[in-house]
Amino acid sequence: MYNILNNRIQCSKCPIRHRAICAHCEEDELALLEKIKSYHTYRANQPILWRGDTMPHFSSVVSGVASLTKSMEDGRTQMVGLLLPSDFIGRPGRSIVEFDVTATTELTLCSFKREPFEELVRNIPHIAHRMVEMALDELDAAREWMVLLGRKTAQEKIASFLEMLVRRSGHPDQSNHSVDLPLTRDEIANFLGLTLETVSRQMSTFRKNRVIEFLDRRHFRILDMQALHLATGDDADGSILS
Amino acid sequence: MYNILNNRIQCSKCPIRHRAICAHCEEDELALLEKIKSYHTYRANQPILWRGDTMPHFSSVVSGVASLTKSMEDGRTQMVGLLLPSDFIGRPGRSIVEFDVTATTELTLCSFKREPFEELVRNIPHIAHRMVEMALDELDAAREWMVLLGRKTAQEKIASFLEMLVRRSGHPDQSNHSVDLPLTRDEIANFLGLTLETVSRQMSTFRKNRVIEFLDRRHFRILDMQALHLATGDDADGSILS
DNA sequence: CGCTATCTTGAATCCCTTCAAGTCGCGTGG
DNA sequence: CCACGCGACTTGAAGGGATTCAAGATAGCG
Repeated sequence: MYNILNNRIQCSKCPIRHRAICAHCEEDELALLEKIKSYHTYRANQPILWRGDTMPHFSSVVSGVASLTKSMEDGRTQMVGLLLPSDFIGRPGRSIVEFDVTATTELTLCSFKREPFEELVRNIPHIAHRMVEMALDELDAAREWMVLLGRKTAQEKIASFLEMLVRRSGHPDQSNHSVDLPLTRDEIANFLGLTLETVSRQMSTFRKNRVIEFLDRRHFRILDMQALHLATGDDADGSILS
Repeated sequence: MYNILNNRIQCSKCPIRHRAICAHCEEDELALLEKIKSYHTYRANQPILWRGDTMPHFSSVVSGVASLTKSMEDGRTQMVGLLLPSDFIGRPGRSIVEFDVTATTELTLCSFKREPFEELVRNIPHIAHRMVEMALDELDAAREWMVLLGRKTAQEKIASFLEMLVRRSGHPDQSNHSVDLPLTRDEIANFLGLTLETVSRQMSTFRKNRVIEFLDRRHFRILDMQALHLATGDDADGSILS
């Protein structure tokens, strides 16, 4: 199912060191995590966990993207979370997964075995604290997404999605940088509560209006950041506040 | 804005004693909470907090219902949470509210001042633990709601909403009990990502099909629990499993 | 008793979906 | 090398479910 790599990356040199579950840890605490960690890699489209599975690990996304999805019996699917680098999978006290987890791109996880990690959560306040912080961040994100799903138009959904990708891509808000599109049209549709045809049409509209430009199907560039933000509906007057 | 009642109710006799933030507490820990708690009551439709406010308290809902809503500049509104008795408002480490909080019925809160409560969270693992547990429950609920908002039809949304009310009303799954409808049609619409007209139409359909029956506009009774569950879309075959 | 907020119902419209056809890009094998 | 095939994507046309706009009904309350 997956490859286990050597623990070659030192925590102190880890690209997600300051954003992941270990963010608040001191050097000595890091050393404890270092002892129990292992890396796993997955191919694009590879399932990681199915709903109902018992989760043997807690993991941080080191690189790549994974999706959390829930499906109804008739096949309708809704993505309920997108895991980008530094995001965390797993919750103390609960070993049963409530959704399917899938790698949408090539993915590397930094994983910790259940028991020793829960032990560390109990004993290292820096980890427990970061855990709560990240759970609450996720809750905020989920609520923001509820507004998108319940009230935004297709156009606004696409704009919000693209803006989120730009924001989390690293290049603060500058245009002219290539941004990775880590999902297929169908996956985007499942994220936004749309059909893949609607996703395609709305993205074409933005392309035709020269708001974005596609380098290829999986990479785009922002041509007009302000127009994109205006289209999200988040800031009706499009003012440059905040 | 609100009335401050005497602390007449003892924690040990509190109706939400075993489900609220204090659920895991021992008697001596309860005594510490008792010292810093106060009751506040609000009238139906009374705003409790606005987005951006600094939250002076952490609170548990003792009785009544409150809503968490987010609004877009043009007025479109999405409810992102419904607080029923035992539910908790407030998060350690963050004092700014991200949404509007409103009493939708007459409401009583059991509130704790910020600093002393955060102190207790740090010192009483039973409280910290319950805090994480409740945050994760909320996250699960939010994700379940994302499926509803993104993928369910109006009919399925209404059925899911009514089923949730029945489930949380106390009467496990028995019919023939009057269930409280703690929201107006408009509020239900904002909860489900619909318009109030659509809510009204779908409820009328259930009424005409004798799935539910209205005692008055704010109270209904289940006539056909199985039909209601079938209509939620959660269990395509309607099997009586689980 | 009538006022008003809330709710119901109807009719027309519209946005998104559904169904269908065609294009693009890329790896494989002839 | 290039035809072939296939998955991913785009685009068009028709259909439908929810919204919008508009009237009217109902109930709670002074």
